[in-house]
Amino acid sequence: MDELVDADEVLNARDRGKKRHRRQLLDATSEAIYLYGVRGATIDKIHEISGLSRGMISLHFQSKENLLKAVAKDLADEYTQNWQESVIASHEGEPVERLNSLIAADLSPAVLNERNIAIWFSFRAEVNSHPEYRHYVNSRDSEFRVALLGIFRGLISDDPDRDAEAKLATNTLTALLEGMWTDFHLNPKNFDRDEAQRACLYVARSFFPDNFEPQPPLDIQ
Amino acid sequence: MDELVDADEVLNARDRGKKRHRRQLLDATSEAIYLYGVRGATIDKIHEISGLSRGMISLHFQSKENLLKAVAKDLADEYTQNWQESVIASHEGEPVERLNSLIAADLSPAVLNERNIAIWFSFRAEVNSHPEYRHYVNSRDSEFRVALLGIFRGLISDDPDRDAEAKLATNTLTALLEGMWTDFHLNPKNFDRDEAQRACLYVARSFFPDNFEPQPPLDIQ
DNA sequence: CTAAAATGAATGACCGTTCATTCAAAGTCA
DNA sequence: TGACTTTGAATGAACGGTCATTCATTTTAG
Repeated sequence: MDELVDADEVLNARDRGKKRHRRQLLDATSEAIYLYGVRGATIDKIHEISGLSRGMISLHFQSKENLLKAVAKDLADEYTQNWQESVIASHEGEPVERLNSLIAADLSPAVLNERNIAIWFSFRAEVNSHPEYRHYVNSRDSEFRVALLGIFRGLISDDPDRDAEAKLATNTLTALLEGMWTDFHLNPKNFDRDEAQRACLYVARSFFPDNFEPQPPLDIQ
Repeated sequence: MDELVDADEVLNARDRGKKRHRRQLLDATSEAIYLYGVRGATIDKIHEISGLSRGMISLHFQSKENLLKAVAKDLADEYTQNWQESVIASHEGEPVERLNSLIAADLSPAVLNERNIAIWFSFRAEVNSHPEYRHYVNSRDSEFRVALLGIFRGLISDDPDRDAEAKLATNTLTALLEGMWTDFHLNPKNFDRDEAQRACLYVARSFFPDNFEPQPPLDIQ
């Protein structure tokens, strides 16, 4: 995750403290963005939430802009790690099982929670004025898409004549998942993870009706 | 649209000027948010873009926060007007035609353009810290959803036993459209409106395969 | 003892808001 | 209609507060 310091055990007390403070700053900044918006996430607020001195931000990140960029990277890394773990866990399974697992990862509270989503939206809001954020928050750039496409190609047994279908299904499902995130962000109390999961799987199935096991009827409560 | 002044012709020169300046401030603020983010959309920048004096913001909106709120309302009103016009234009048609028209409205450049979407995202980013924005940017609160549900209920001939299906389809299609907006925001250059429209219609169809005309094969370029 | 980490008061830039002043249009009356 | 008064829109310099950053000093681990 962190290129500079990989393993805690090789670090002395001083470096462990430094690493811990770095993390505290990242977490406090996330919290400040969640609570007060990017506009309200001032050095003073971060200092207040973290309990660390005001000067420590410059010490660790040189500037506040650098800190914000590090928060974006941290968020993106956390997201990637989450879905990749699900890919590893299900990599022996059938495409349908892997698909189910990947969608579940994307809707999991580990990544889809109020604080994280507020921060995604904060950075996404500024991709035009701060191009350096774009790469971290762009689902098209994400390897997630590639993983999804791989599953769909598996569903059609890599038939090159149907590759366009796999790509369209990938685009559609990515968009649907993005929309679920938006719905969660705006209506966290009403959001139903299970319904979202079922809807995504249902849509994925509808693209490849012959390649799934016989389609069960829409399971509605 | 504006509760205070309805028709230009009843206004004198002074009030027309006032109305024009109000609009200039809203537009300049949108532009500033698009170019510099909410953080960078300062009074100075708005003054610079609009060519109007710094003091005019307080004069028209009392405070900058009020101005931002007015921009959010303006955006929401513009959005609502756009899809409602499409509903009026197609209200005599079959459900499928109305659905097609409603989706097209949601993907139309009139609302789905880089500046507008950047502003949607900016306000959505702050719904936790600025609850007053939520109502304007929440698709669940929107009458759009109600219109969509009405169309789906038409597709199932208002069969009460299938109402849950209509609701699920409404939620799914709303999410899909939200996701299309996100994709457009992050990748405006690669975004394909026609593909998005086809994907949405395809998903809608897949919920009610028997209620559409015989399903054509996925039309892929 | 040395060197790096941590501190936080000081600094200057920039923020939104205020308000005394200017200016032009609307209203009034002969 | 033309001269004068009233009204309120518009201005922008000035103000106090807040921002991110700096750096001389203190603390602490090696």
